[in-house]
Amino acid sequence: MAHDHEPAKPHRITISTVAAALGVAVSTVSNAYNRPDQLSAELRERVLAVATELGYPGPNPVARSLRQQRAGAVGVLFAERLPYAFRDPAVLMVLEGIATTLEQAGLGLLLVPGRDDDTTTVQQALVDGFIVYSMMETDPLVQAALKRRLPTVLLDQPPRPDVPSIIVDDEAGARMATEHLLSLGHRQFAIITDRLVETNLRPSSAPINVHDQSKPTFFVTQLRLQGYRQPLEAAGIDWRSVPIYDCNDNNEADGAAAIQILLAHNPRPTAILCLTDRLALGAIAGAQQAGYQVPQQLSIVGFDDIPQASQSVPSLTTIRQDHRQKGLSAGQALIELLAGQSPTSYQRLAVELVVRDSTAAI
Amino acid sequence: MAHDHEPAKPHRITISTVAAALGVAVSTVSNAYNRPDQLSAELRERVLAVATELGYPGPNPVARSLRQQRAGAVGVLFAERLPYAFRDPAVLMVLEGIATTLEQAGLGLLLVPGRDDDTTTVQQALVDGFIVYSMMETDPLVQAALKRRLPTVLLDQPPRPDVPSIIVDDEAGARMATEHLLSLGHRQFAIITDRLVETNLRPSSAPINVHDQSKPTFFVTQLRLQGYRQPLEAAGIDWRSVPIYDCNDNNEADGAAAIQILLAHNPRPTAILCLTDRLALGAIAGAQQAGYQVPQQLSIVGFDDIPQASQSVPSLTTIRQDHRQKGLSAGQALIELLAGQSPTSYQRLAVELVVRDSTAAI
DNA sequence: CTATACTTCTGAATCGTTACAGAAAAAACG
DNA sequence: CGTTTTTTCTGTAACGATTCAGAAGTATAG
Repeated sequence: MAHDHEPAKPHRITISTVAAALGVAVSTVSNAYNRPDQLSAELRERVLAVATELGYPGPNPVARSLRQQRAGAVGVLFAERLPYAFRDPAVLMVLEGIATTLEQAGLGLLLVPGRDDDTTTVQQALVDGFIVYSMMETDPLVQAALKRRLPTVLLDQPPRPDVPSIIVDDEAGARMATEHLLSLGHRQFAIITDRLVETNLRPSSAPINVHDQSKPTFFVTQLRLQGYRQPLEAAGIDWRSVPIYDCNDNNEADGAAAIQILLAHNPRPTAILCLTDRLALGAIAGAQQAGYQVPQQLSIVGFDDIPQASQSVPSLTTIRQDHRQKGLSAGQALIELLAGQSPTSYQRLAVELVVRDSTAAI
Repeated sequence: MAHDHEPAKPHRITISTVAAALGVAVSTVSNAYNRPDQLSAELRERVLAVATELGYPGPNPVARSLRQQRAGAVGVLFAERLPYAFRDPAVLMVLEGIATTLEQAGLGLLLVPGRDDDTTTVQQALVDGFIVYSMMETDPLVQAALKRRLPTVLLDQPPRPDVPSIIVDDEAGARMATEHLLSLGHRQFAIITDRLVETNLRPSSAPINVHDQSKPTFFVTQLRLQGYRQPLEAAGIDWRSVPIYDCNDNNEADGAAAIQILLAHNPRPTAILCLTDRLALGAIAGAQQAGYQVPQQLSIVGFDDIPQASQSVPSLTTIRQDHRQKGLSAGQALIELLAGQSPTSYQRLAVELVVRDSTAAI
């Protein structure tokens, strides 16, 4: 045997290769791996020995999954190109929460790539369920995921019947931010958002009026804008007069660029509501660069309370939400769903105003 | 019993349910989904219509995977508990690089959870290949992954024959850091590392001498320590006299704690070599807190050049490596492997000394 | 009108397991 | 020593698709 010429059998080694080599039934080999109590220890060892000798890589997980009707992984759908997920601090905290619960349940976390024209990746993802996180409701990937009819949890998405949703009280948060600024005496507001209008539809880089568009946008964006609007109008400020600058992307550089334009606006705003902390941190930097004092001349409020918010100079007044908890709740809900239980179909997480040094009385 | 009406059979809807409903062959239904050119447009539409009417979720991906012998996803194995991966800036850049290449190839990224005693998650992961990143070589998860005999790429791991490896020239980087400090005239060195000794084996929290252990540790840890040692010995400094503080974890708090102990050491070190930027940033903060001036009284060098390194005060002198490129290369190599090509079996990425403000002449 | 070439559709084999009912062998029992 | 129980092992039917050779039917050509 040792001197045999390698016939280089390109044939695949499966459970039945091993069974044949030993002259036992395939079910015996299967049992050797999965039910040690179903065969004698002696035979089991022989099976395992022959298996390694033949280079058998162990039971094929795909075949096992087919038979057992479970994939052992959960798919996460996310609005952005995959790599972006690893760059945004808020997103990362959410993913961390999701990962924590999944790990405890022994489930893998599959990040599904999304070229939005092509839904095959979603259709073919080997998962037991989905967490759909902050996608445009109209995104074909969302439709594709729902069509799979797998246990699914929506996170930062417009709720749908029959699908558990976890959302944050973004609207209340935005109200709190606005009321805070109003209470400081501000009357001239401006807003920095991102991707209010899809990039390819965007008319120009100038601030746009929110009324000019009712295109699809992100759910949380809608909620936050609505939360800004209400107290402003209650304070007698014309919503249509509030300039809104729509960035291409959620990052500091875009926030810095936005503030330049808004500071040139007449009347010059004294209070800036930013839809995210990253935009707000960029706005602070941009304003300072342009020679403005924050908060003496300009108050800026963010949203999310990412770790960097407390590090900046001045530190950022913002709305705190528990990102990690958001992920934990989503993961938990999905795990319950997978276990055949029915989790609360709608969870709303609270937010909190964190007053720091980027806001001051006018 | 009398009025026991049959509730609609909760029977699963498969391709053959649809075929039966239409009175066509299953292969026809399959073709309707996968080979539109193989049947008339009219029939195809009828198939699809009936399918949605029956609530058919589309071809089962697991069955398809079994037949087609591909999972459409790549597994990433990482040393830490899953959630940690989302917290470490350096790791995130690597993951971003990996995700970028995988997305382009339309592959999913499966984060495999690792309870180290239990390898079933690795054995059962539905993937076409693995990227093994910065794991202890002795970790059973690594063994389990290799046993799968899938295309695999090693990243920051000791190279193995027949498995493409991508590593960073950590040793050279550590040498550069050390030589930089030596050239500034430093003679009293100390080192801050983490997890040199497994947590449960750790004797105490006091600095330990590296000679006292030859336990398994991380590959890059070994390389970096070796890189520190060589120039020190060349400069006539007794390696055994260099205190090494071994933290429980790679984070700022542990770095800050470590520096307190080291500053109490006699003779007091003037130059601190940190195995990571996070430890170094913690060390700077800790030293300042204890009333020491960095770099006037104490020079500190990090490793990795994470984004935060340039933001700290003083900014951190460190060794830069291209984390994103590391991920890109690993992803690329794996994709080539999956395509049946054979990528270069060994890639070593260069590093670079970045001198900032945390180091000065003694 | 026959021969040839397309279209359109079908049937059976295959992917690699696990689950389950039951056969064979061994052990325990009265 | 026959009978029952327990331990081991086996054979086969799912699991849900895709693939591919070829059957029927239809159009094109000669």
